[in-house]
Amino acid sequence: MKRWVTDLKEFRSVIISKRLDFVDLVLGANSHTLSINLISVKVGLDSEKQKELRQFLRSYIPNEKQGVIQEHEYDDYEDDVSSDDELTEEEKNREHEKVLEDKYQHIPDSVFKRKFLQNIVGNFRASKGIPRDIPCALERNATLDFNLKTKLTDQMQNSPGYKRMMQVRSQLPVFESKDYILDMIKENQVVVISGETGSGKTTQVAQYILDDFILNNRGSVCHIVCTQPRRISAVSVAQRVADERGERCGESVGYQIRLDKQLPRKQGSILFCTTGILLQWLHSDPGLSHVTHVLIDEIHERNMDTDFVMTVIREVLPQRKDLKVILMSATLNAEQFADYFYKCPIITVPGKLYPVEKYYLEDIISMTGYVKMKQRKPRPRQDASYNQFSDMIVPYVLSLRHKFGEVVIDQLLQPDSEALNLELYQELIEHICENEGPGAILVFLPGWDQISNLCRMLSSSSFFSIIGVPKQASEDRDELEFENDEEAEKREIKILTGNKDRQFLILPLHSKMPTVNQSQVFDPPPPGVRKIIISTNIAETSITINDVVYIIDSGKMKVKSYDAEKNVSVLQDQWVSKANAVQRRGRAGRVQRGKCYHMYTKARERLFDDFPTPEILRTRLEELILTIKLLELGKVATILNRIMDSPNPKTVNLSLKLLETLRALDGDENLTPLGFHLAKLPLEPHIAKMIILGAIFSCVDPILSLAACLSFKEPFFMPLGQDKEVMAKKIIISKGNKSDHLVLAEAFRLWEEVKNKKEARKFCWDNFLSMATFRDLRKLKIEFAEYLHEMGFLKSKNSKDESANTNSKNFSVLKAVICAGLYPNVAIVERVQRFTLSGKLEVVVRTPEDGNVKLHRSSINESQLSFESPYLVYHSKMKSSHIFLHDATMVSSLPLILFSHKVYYDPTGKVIRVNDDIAFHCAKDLATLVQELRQEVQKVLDTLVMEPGTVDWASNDQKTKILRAAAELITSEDTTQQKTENDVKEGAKKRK
DNA sequence: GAGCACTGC
Repeated sequence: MKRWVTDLKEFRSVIISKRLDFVDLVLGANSHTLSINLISVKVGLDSEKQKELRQFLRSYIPNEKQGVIQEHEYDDYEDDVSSDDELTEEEKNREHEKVLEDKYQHIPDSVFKRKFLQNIVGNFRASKGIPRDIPCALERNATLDFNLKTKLTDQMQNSPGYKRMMQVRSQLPVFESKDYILDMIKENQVVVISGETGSGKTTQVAQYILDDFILNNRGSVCHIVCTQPRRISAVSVAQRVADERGERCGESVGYQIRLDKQLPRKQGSILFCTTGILLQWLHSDPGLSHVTHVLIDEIHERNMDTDFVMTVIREVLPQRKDLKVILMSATLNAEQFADYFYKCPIITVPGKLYPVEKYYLEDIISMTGYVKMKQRKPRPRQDASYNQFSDMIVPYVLSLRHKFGEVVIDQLLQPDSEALNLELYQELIEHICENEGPGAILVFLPGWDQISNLCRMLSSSSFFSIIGVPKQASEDRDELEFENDEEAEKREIKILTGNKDRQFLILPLHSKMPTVNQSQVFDPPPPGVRKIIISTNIAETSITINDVVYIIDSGKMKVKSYDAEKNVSVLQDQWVSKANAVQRRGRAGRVQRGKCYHMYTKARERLFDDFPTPEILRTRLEELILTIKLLELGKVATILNRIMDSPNPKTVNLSLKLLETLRALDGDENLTPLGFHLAKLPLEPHIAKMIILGAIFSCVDPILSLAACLSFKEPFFMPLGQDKEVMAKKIIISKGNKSDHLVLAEAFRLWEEVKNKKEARKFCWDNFLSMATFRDLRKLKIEFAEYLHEMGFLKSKNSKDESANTNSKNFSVLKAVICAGLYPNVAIVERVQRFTLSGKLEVVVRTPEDGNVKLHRSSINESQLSFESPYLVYHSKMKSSHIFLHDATMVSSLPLILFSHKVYYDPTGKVIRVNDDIAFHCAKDLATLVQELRQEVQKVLDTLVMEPGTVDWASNDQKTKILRAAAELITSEDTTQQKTENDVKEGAKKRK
């Protein structure tokens, strides 16, 4: 990249706009050219002037960056600005860059401004396809090479433990391909390794590479990063590999996941991390310069992270010719990934599992002799799913006539034969218990409903009857000394039995149930007791239960997708993919032979997709777009088109539009200063905005509590069949605020008050809260506070610092900040109506975009009798059987007026309008005043975002005065605070 | 009139 500048002033502006994090100053031998980061400048200055220039450069670069200035003579720096065209293009670029810079001319110079400008100019340049050459940062170190080799060869020859491990390792199927794999990696920049569970690829391949480097005296120039989609696998694989090498994590093997790391040495090592961590590194090291090999595992899962990392890495490859990439996938469709990397080679390794016998619905109906009670025949629906049944399933069933009796065929021919029928599950479980050997049974069902129903059915069946509670305790229970056994029993999972010789432990497993962390699930049951685990997809990958021998696979799972036409998220049951079915089957046969019962016909399985729909096609894209912008990858559409499966352009446009509405992007897709902040925070943009406002409005701690809950998970458990009790506790914690968000913030505050005391456990137990979740959430809060501190919005890293919490006890201000973050997610309460039959009350709510929606049962507002203000802001809206708002906070008018995206006065109706659906009666004079206040507040917020700083709530400067005035008005206007004692009681009564 | 898949920074 060359450009010619002769005048010192212009030279200065060129430099200011450049990425000064990596300054590479090249002084041409003829003393006429200077090159800064590949931009050559023909200075035509004498040596004295050049010296001046260099001094200027140094003075401009922030102190901490001085170390990276490299200044060297370049003896053959030719003028290769060849054609006039290129020059013009460059000039055009320069002009455009200047436009970008001028736009923010009014902001005073600061580190933030420079970084921000650097980013948007970089984005612009990337969209022009301007490459950067990135060298590997690892330097050869002969001493280290020698030491590594000595240690390894010594271990190989002398350590009995290592030899024993080697014996085990050499039994893995991948071992036979070791040399071939190493050769292929040497010859190719990208290789796909495909193999099923048990092949050993995840634990072995990285070690083969490292050992090969070490044995060739090149250990110091090898640093392998292996990404895993889940935290648990990153840590457990690292520990396993360290074990195999006779070490602990932190030497040649380490891991890094969010909030936890055990890093290995920088050279001659393997790091296992989550894919998200690798993405974070790309922010500061876009060429992964400290890495020599990237292994991306489980790419067949098609997570957004792995898909996106593959895209970015494919862009990086031409700039990092020495970087090796190894993609690891399940066998089906490995070609798809190889094709994506320009037809790179595929190495296939076999898997190793104990055999798992497969049964399908036809076998199961036959073996159980199950006959469904004849109901009124449902009228066959003439839809796609029915057509599929009659076209594909019926012919298959008819072909089975020679094999199965008429009764079985008749069952299978009913159009709803493959519908989820829990009676059949019960029959099958009883059949297994009566006819098969010992071993745990794992049942995969799509969701809460089916799990709780099956548990209830089994509990009330005569085959299983309750005898008592198990001895093992839950993680939370463990820490609790029980005073009241009856209370304990109510929440525990029951052991069930038919007679004294046969006992059963029935365990529901769902991320929101308290069983997830229980040792009961993982440990072998007491002798004579059979475990029956009834689970969601969580047991497919995240939770591994070793003693499972029997799998019952419904073939269904809940899938969240995004309907771009209706602009709403959808959660619905779907048939699983072939890959899911294989994975579920593989959950048996880990330690011994197993059996898998698929509750669908064999013909149905042939209709399954090979893989789940890639996440990127099922989700909104705001966060991804911000990441693309932060990574300076250029135009969003261009990059998204290069992803293996490009998202729907309509989704892209809706996401871009929302980001513009949030004022995170300008009309040209450039990040705004606010967008730049939001992109750096590991949060959805709405919540990221909320925590920045929390800092500015001095109520950071409760807002961080809320942000952690919304972005990770709520600390409330949902024990089976106790939703009413949970709701009663939530309503007490809400203190009369009609806000699920304040319930979360308050629950957190209450826990933090007692967390180091003895009563913490009792507090959690009494309120259906999880200590384990709280501990994770607290780490998240600490991380958020560190980000805010680093960005300049907090004086201290401590979110509890008094100066950042002046308004933390002011619910009105909290709700206003929540409103500001969640806007434009506003719903309007129309009325509370009574159902004539049951007498139950229902809140009728609508949103401008969707029409009527419902409040979800888990919201405390679903049971409210009246609303002082008709406006509810919400975070999550999802369509299942209806469109549900899962959480909601009632807000009064002023927060909406102050923090919505625009307001205007409508003189005909004498209302101040936020949009077509939200308006407040208001005399003109008052409206003018309110609008002025809004303008002032927005101006303060804009300034604070562009020049990040903390607000001293006690000071008397202009900015603070305006914020304080706003907070005072918000508080006095919030009449909703005054009610409530009665409402609370009535609400609780209604629940009962 | 009738319920809440799962990851991750």
